Amino acid sequence: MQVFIDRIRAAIAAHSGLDAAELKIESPRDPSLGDLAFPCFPLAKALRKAPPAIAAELGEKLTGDLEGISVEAAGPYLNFRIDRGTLAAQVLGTIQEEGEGFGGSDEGSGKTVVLDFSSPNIAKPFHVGHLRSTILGATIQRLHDALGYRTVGINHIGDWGSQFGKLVAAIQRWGDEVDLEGDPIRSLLTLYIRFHDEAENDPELVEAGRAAFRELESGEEGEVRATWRRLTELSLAEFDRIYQRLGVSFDHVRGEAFYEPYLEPTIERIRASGITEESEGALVVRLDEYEKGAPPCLLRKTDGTTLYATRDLAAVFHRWDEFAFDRCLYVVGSDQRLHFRQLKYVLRRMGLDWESRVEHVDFGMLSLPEGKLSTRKGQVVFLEDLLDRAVEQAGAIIAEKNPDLADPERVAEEVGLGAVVFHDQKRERVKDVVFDWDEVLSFEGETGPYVQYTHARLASILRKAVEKGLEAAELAPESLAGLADSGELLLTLGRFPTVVRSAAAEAEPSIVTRYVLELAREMNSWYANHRVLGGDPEESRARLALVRGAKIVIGNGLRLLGVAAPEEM
RNA sequence: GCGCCCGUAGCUCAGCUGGAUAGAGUGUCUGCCUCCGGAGCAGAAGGUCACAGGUUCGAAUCCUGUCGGGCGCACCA
Repeated sequence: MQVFIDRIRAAIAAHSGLDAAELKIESPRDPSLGDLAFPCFPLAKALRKAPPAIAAELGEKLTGDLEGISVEAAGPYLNFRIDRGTLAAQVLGTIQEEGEGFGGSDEGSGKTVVLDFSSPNIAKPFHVGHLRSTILGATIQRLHDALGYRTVGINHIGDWGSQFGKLVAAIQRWGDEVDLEGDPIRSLLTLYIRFHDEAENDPELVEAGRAAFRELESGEEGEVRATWRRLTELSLAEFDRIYQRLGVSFDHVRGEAFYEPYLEPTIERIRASGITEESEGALVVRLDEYEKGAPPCLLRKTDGTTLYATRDLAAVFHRWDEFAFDRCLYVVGSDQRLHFRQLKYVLRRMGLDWESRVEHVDFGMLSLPEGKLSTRKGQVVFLEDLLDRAVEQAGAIIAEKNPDLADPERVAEEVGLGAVVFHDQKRERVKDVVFDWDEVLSFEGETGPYVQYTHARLASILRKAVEKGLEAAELAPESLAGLADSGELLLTLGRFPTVVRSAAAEAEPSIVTRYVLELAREMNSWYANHRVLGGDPEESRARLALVRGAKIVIGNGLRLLGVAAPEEM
């Protein structure tokens, strides 16, 4: 697709003297007008002529310049139509050649992207609120992988901070009353809630919590540290089960505690740059020169212990020192926008030019119809419950619609998880979400299973073609002329690499989701109106080539999103 | 109070970073299984792009203000 755009740009540039790279080529609103369009408005000022006149003149000059592309002026627009055989051969040829790699490129080779995502807190249940960071982060990593970047996915586990002092204190007091080994997450949650309830009227308990965190941070290898270690191990084992099911993995699992040895050097590094000051007994960096009313960044509390921001600063320095990244993406909820702005301001005040490479890939907050998520109030949906229900429902539909399916359990897992994972990437990241069971568990319309179904049907057609001994046509313009009425679909297929590129650049998986939905919709409509097998053999072979290409692209899109592309369902 | 984000069909969302007549899904209504898989296809209906100004050849898109919603605002993470 890009080759046609490049050729058009070059031709226009040759006749207008404009820079080819700056020419905006777009799609006409009405596909019957053409495949690509160039609006002539931007030329009007330079040439001191009316856009329609420019279009007409330019159209005249371009005619004949572009082999396989016809030109037509329509008002102020110049519309281009690519010969269908040429288009089909180019698009399907590229797909066939690149296969699972189609959509990717090597534009990122030599560049490194660090991604911080998922990052759940130890001792808390993994619920639907944690799903977005995990899924979005994993997809953004795959998008960059596809573009040839070296990627480093880091799970920045929340395993440090004063809440662990509280937890340790609670375990010391009531640890015998719960089944810590048997049901760790639930037990820890019970203890955490109890701590907060009782701490309100028990200053001694509060102090015990503080003391425990001080001991933890002191590095002393005592009982507190041993307890904290055990907590971490128990929680990680639970998280791993979920990651495995979702097919998510990390290059590094580094809790906040990992950066513990770097805390003091980090504080020194910032202090050495001369931007720190004492304020009310705490060590802070003022940031209001960048933003009116921006609160200062606290590096050290009055009691000498560090904060979240200190640890994140230590982490970002460590990552820079280790990876010298070109991008460092934090896939973290929008409730932490201020935190990341502060983080970047500190780097900016230190005069570090790589500050702009650090990006907060924020996403909207999830709530339930009855209000905010609250583990303590029981207002949560546990992720495993959601996944189980989705899979169960997929299983029920399979039993009804396709009882002879070979491996129904596996496919139910693929489709059920597909629905959940796809749904979480459907809208723009920034949008807040109200969790709705019916919406997530829907398998019709703009859903993962709809796209998977399209893929499975294309696979089915290809299987049947093999049975009949039909082969796809040679990918040459002459043999693909039968696809003359399938231009829109070919254009959509050809657009995929652009989709992948902008989804990665904007760290926006929904661009891929929307694309894959559009392609599935067009494909469904197409094969409802175009019989692939059983007609004229030449036509069948050409259409088979299109089916093969579409199946590859849909499969690639789904895989980028972390959704399985079943051959049958 | 201050800051950031969001506001498009009844509902959930797109709208290609300023271009041609604002599009999907869902819900409602209507058709389509002697035909490659009906988790599907085709059609009808549904709009003051929150509101008011501004910028220019042109604004859902950019700027300002108002209203509504979300999130955040020094010793939590």
